[in-house]
Amino acid sequence: MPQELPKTYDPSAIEERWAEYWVTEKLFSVKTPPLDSPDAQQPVFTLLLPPPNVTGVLHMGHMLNQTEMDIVIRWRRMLGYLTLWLPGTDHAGIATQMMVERQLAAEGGSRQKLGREAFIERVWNWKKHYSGAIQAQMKRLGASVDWDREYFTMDENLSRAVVESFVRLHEQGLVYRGKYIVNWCPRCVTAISDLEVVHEELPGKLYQIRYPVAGDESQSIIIATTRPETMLGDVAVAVNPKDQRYTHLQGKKLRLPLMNREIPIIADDMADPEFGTGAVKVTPAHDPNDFEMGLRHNLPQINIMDDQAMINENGGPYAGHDRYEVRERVLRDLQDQGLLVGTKDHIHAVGKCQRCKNIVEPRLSTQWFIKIEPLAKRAIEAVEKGEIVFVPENYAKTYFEWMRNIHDWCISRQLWWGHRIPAWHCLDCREITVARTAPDKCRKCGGSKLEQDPDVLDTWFSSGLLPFTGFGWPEKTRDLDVFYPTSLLITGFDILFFWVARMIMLGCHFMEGHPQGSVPFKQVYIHGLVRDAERQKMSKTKGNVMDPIEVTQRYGTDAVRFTLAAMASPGTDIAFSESRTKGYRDFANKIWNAARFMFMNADRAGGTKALAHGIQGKEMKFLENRWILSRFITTAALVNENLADFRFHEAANQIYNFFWGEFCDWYLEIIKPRLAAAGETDNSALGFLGYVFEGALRLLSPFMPFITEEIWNAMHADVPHLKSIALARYPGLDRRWLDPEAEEQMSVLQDIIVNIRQIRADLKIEPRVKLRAQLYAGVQLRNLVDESRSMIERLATLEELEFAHAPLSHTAGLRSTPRFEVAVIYEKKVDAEVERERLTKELKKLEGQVASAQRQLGNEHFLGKAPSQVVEGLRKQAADNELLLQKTRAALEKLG
RNA sequence: GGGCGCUUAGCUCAGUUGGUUAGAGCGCCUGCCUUACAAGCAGGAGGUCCACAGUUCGAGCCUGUGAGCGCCCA
Repeated sequence: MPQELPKTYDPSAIEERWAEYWVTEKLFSVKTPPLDSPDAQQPVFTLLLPPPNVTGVLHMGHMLNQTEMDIVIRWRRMLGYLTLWLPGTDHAGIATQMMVERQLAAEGGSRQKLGREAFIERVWNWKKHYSGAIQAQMKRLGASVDWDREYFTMDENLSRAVVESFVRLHEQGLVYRGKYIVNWCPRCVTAISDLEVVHEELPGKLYQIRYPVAGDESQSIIIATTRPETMLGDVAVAVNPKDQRYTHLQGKKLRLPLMNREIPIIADDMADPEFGTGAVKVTPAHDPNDFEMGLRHNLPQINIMDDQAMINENGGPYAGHDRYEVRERVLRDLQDQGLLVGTKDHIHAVGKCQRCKNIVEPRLSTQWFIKIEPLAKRAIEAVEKGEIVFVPENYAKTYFEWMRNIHDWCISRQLWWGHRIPAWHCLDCREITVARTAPDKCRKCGGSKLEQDPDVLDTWFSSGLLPFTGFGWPEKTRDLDVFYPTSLLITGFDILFFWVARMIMLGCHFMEGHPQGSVPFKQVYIHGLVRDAERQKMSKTKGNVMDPIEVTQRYGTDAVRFTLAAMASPGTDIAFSESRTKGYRDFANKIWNAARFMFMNADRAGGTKALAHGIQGKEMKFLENRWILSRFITTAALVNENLADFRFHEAANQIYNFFWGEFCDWYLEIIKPRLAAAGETDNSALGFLGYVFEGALRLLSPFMPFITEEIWNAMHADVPHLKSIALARYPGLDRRWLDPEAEEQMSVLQDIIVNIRQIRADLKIEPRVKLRAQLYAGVQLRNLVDESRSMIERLATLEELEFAHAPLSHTAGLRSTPRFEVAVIYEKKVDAEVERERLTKELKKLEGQVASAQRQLGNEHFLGKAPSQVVEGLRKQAADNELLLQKTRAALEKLG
């Protein structure tokens, strides 16, 4: 069957077709091998997709993440591993709820008006829409995941596992409930964890307020605060016990302005004599440090705000107003009473809600926590002992730093969308029963009026369990035996603590005793951020976000994937530039046209079957064949090494240089005459070409799965073949084909050709004009040139290449190298000035090099200490350069 | 305040353990519509590797100091 590929590569025409084919053929679905099956012996490679949030569609960061994972998993699959890439999406409690609330607000509604059940229904609809969109995008990107195993974090089985793990942690005393200061977002009306607060340095004010001594208003203490409104909840003023300024006041009471309440002066080390006046107000219900101090001194906790940061009845006259409005009023009132002593500009860190950017309020409230220390201890050990390896390894430091300074994790959220906490409150005796299923009576008083805790769990709690719940935990499944621990996690550093650290803690805890180890993954590869071409972070507000699907439609998925891979150097962010993508689209086009060229020749010489004939012995007598095979195998070996180290950019560049710079630029050009001469009776050249081309396609396939699939299938149209190139074997180091001698010989021939081309360009000789050239070289090289004469003549556009028997002495059009001299015979007058300039420049360079080499070679220490290999290399180079130097000088003299 | 990282060609970036003449893509210049490819071919220009000091026979790479930029944590 003739293969007629369109002249220009059009990715849209092929990509959608293959994307669909891979899914419908279930090429990447994995059946868990039963215990005694032969497949159970296969090495296993498992990846867990960091589940995208169902808050929206995928962005470039997701595409980078998935491209890297897909390259790795396709590579492993082709290496013969039993590979499983588990896909899924995350319900992203707070974020998704916020999106739907916004939607409701736009319609003039609210979740309160809708009620809990109807609201959740509404979020499910949102989820269906976006998880579908994400799925469609992933398919379009060619992610070779197992769609049959796709999960959603709120699926029934996963939800059951979440309940199970919560109950177990509770039983083990690792989950507790209590009243503490938490970070509270008044917009989301929920507690959030330390990690969900982003600190921002903002210019603010430091207010100095006078608190008079009760009963003796001639004396007072001045305190400083950035949040004056919280004074409504003050219960004390603290000074450092060693602070002499206040010794005489210790034990006395102050009159709290505005509230006219008496509060004690307490001595506590927390008060820093260096900061402000050395006296600090104490507000236990609204500040974590004050909370601790309050406990130490047995102080009351006065909560002055409601859940939306409005001042409550404890704020006296200020009740019913917003915190910032009250701040202004408090300041005004203090001013009126002459108690506002000073106002200073002050830069301070303000905590904002990661999701909605509202200013977070530290607030006293009752929440569920995980006692984190025992989990963290084991998680630290797992990395210390090398059970888990970070790449780049530096991230281990960051990980340790965080893990060693960890605080208990607040896991309850006052949200509606998420896994509801499996705890039931008795309305009679207030006892709380934590259970796997709803109890029918209170375990303490036996009462039957029970209500489930209204709160849901932090989203990261459920996603932290995925490495094992994704395989059926808490059941003892065959999947867990085979696929746990996962082999590798590829993710961004932004969720190192949120997700990676928590998976490690929870995995080590719940999977303790697992035969293959308890850790959830053995390696973590952390990639950078995708920024725009100007290195700016992509953000909606800046308007520089790039839609992966849109770029993909313009340049093709393969080109975008290759761009990401080629720029993905470990530890560096990617400045995504479209010009690069355009360049890799051109690369795809190059491959496309090389394929067209191959098919064109095949059609003429008996069809594509010839391409599958493999290597026939007589082909190995051609230097270019031995050379290209050796280059191919060397490239393949390097690509494998680089992929093992996550050096995607190196791997991609290796392939690019081989395919374009060696295979297309040289190999195809060299074999053109033999291909033209090929016919049905002798198509061994085609067979060889097909062999190399097919191997190169396999090498490239993980990076550019679409175009390689298209061409590979076209090549095999007339022979039995696998369902996909993705199931073929990945090329590796095959030492049989390594041929250093052929590489060396080809490199001299290339050098001769390039030198002649340079002369032609220097002399501005018409490209089409065939010249005569002379070569002066040793006998070995002459023999080599004799065998490859026609190739040189064709690629350098020569009429004839003849040997000279003495060194060449042309005034122009001469090039010298350590191995040969070459010159063209050219009648036209040459521009002596230009030639002199070139030679002078050359001379200067050589003089510098010779001088530096002589300096080194004259140094006894160098000769004594440097490895002989280096010394010898330098000697040879020095000798070569000296010879060239003489020649260049001579040539210059001749020019006059 | 604590920790981490970056600075290499006009731009965006590679450069794994110190070793002979520091690379790529894009951009730029010159010439070519050479029957696979103008999304192409051939040739070319362009770098005191942030600064200074040190270690070493030898430093883009190691050490120290400084400058500029960025990130994370509190």
